[in-house]
Amino acid sequence: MDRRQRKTRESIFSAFTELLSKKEFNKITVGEIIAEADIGRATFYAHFETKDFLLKELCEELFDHIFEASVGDEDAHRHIFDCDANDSVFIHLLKHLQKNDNNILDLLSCQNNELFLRYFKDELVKLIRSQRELFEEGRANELPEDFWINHIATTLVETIRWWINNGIVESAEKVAQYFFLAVNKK
Amino acid sequence: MDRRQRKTRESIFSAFTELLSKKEFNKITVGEIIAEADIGRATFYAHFETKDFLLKELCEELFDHIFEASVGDEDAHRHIFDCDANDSVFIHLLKHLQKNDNNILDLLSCQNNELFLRYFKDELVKLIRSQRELFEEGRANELPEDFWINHIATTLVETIRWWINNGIVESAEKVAQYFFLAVNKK
DNA sequence: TTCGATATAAAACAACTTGTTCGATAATAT
DNA sequence: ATATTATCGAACAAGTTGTTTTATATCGAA
Repeated sequence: MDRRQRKTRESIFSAFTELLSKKEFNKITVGEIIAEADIGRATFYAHFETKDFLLKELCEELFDHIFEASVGDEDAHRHIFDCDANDSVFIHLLKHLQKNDNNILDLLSCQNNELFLRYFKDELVKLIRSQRELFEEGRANELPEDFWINHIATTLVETIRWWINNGIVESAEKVAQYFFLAVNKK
Repeated sequence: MDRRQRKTRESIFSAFTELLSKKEFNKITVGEIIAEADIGRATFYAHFETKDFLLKELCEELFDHIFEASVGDEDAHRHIFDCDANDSVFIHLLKHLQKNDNNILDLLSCQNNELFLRYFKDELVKLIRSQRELFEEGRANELPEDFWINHIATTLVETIRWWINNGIVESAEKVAQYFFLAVNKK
């Protein structure tokens, strides 16, 4: 990719992230983005069809990175819900968040966090569905499978939301423990 | 309240609800609302400062109604999380939803359902917090109270979301059972 | 029923936003 | 060095927002 394109794209993401931390998504205008990114109007539209596509691509950039890093190791992700494994993918994912790569923490804690948490949850559901056999044992017999999968994903997302909103004071291991307790995997 | 005002307000809510079922909130224009409601532009702004306030008031109208009906009875809401009580407030609330007053089901299942579920959850958190002692027993000692309260509320909301998205085929009692199983109150 | 108060209609309005187009310029890759 | 391509800057039409004004119709109270 052309160096100019890379720089422009990065400027836009950076400006957009900055604006998202201060202002509601729907209230942010393309005019503000290009002013903050210091680029021309036509240039913005050469990169992104609309503001919504920009958001989508930002989400993909952020989470694909995290999910890749979390489940890249074939051996690791069979321990996702194994509470005793210190190197479980879940703890790994939490530690990844803790490092705040790409300022992802800012985005997950700002007033627009619903936008990102929704995307995050959708990715999680896919991941969990592909690994369904791993946590079959924790599920009560009466519970439908899709109900259970959604419950696991939601609880994980909400655990992370709680963690971040509380200032990330607990260790990743401690938070993982909360999560396992909540989903009844004592 | 003036009869004219009541009729106008009702037209706006009705038109807005209709539009929400077909189109994303942010993409709906005031022009569309007043066209559907068949009222003048100035009239709309005499009733609602902005589209966001309209949404807020619609949420209040919908949920205040439900929560009032659900917790109005002082005796009932001490059984919220008592799985064996057939007349628990929770089941009562589910049955209330099932009746689809004010087309609330349409709003909770349309593409804008996040908007309403968020509001619904906030109300639930308040309710649960005010009744915290009632489900203290189900909580693992290690779990922080606010974490637990959020978990209960989220699980309830997600249970309802799942129920609605599945076409509300299960009975309210059955769904309540799923909820109790999920939050570990066997 | 009458009458003053008030809600609505209709239209016009400025300010702003969106997405596109254009020609000129500058950076890039080879 | 050159052909390619990204960016700029400006202008543009189309659409949206929220306000204002005047005239009309409806309301509630006496």
